[in-house]
Amino acid sequence: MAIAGKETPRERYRAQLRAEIKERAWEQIAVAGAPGLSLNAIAKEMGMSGPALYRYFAGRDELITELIRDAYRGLADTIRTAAASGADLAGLGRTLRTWALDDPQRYFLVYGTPVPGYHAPDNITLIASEIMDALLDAAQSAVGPAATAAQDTPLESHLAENRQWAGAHPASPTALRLALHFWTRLHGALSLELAGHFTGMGFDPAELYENELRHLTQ
Amino acid sequence: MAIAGKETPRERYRAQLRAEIKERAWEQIAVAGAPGLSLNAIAKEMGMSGPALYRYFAGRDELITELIRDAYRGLADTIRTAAASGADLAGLGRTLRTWALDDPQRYFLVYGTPVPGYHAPDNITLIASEIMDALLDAAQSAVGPAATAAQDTPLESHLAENRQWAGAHPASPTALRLALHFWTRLHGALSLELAGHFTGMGFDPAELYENELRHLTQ
DNA sequence: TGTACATCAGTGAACGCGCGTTCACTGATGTAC
DNA sequence: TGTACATCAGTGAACGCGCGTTCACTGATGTAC
Repeated sequence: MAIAGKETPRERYRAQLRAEIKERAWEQIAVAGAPGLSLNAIAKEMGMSGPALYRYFAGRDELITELIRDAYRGLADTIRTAAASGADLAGLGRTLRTWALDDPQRYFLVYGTPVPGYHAPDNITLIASEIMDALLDAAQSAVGPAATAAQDTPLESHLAENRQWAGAHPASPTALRLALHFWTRLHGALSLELAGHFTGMGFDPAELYENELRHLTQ
Repeated sequence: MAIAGKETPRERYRAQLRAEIKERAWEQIAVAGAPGLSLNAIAKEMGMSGPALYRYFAGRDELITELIRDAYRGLADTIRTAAASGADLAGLGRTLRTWALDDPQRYFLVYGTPVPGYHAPDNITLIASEIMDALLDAAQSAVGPAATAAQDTPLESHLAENRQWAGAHPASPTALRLALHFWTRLHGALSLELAGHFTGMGFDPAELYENELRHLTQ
């Protein structure tokens, strides 16, 4: 039996192979998108037979679910690391864009077109709220503690009364609105850019993005 | 031979069947997304054999391309009709949301995750610029002819110098920025809503959307 | 240290499936004289 | 109006493919005495 905290060689080997399978999976997704992911093709690329992969994943669905979870996890870590080293809201925005451009299909696996049937497992919801927490922190810092009371816009009063998604975070209504705008506006600019809808239009997507970052905090 | 402008019964029948095939295709896409679209399954649902469909479409790719084109065409017509009956920029925004909610998968076929290999044919670009034209008209109306000269923000001066995408449209830099924001911000809010990322968060997506509409023209 | 056993990685054959697509053919519908 | 021909819709069989997944099995690696 393995001593707690120490990996046996077999466990290390297992972990390595699981990691390699995922890497190949990402390569496939980059080429043909998530629908083009195939266990048999991964096995062939690794010089193994198809059924061998069933030692490492229960099936295609489990693999794809884990890829999504890893992508989410990676984004959350990236955001939190940036926040921990002092990035403000605009800084987090740039971090997000860098992460997205680094692997567009990974971004789309998280925020892209959903497969009608598929429902994400619970732990993904947890990671999502982790990200949201970091955004709320940064949003609150941007707003400052001063304007906590004033709720001028209709959206802010609506959010003040419907703040389940913020959990226990003590963000002011303005901060709630800012975090939401961060998410939706940056996703809008980013996903259209990544999907290629701006190509041939002649302007620089980075300029648009920076403009959104600037106007978040106004 | 058919007399120009008059359809023979056979031509009418052909057109009808093509339309029915597309309808069934949309039903399938609604159930399993675009990757789940299958010619054989459509044929079976229509009580025909698979190869029969090849009388009407050269293959799966042609069908899917035509669906995308139809979706784009429909959106452009919807937007233009709304504009023609006097809708302002916010009105066009609401029209867009209604159209998207009416069939989320149709929206995603146009603006969703791209398949890495696929490239849209030229006529789609034409439709896209038709939509952009309507947006620029509405944006210019919202801005008014007054502030045509002033370019205060960095984004506006960038757009003033990179306006290929506006074609010959005489929109002011501010109008260019407005049209772009319309597109990216509304797409951001809308696509996250349609993808289900707001479910369980507790706030009303319509409130967020209306807020964006309000702040477009500020 | 050496032997006996358990664990586990990976193979190869097989199943059943649905896919897109081609091809030769039948039968109905329309056209021309 | 009636006959001869051309057009075209749809069928059924077939091809080749790749998919996910199962199963019984081999051979190597680790474990216990």
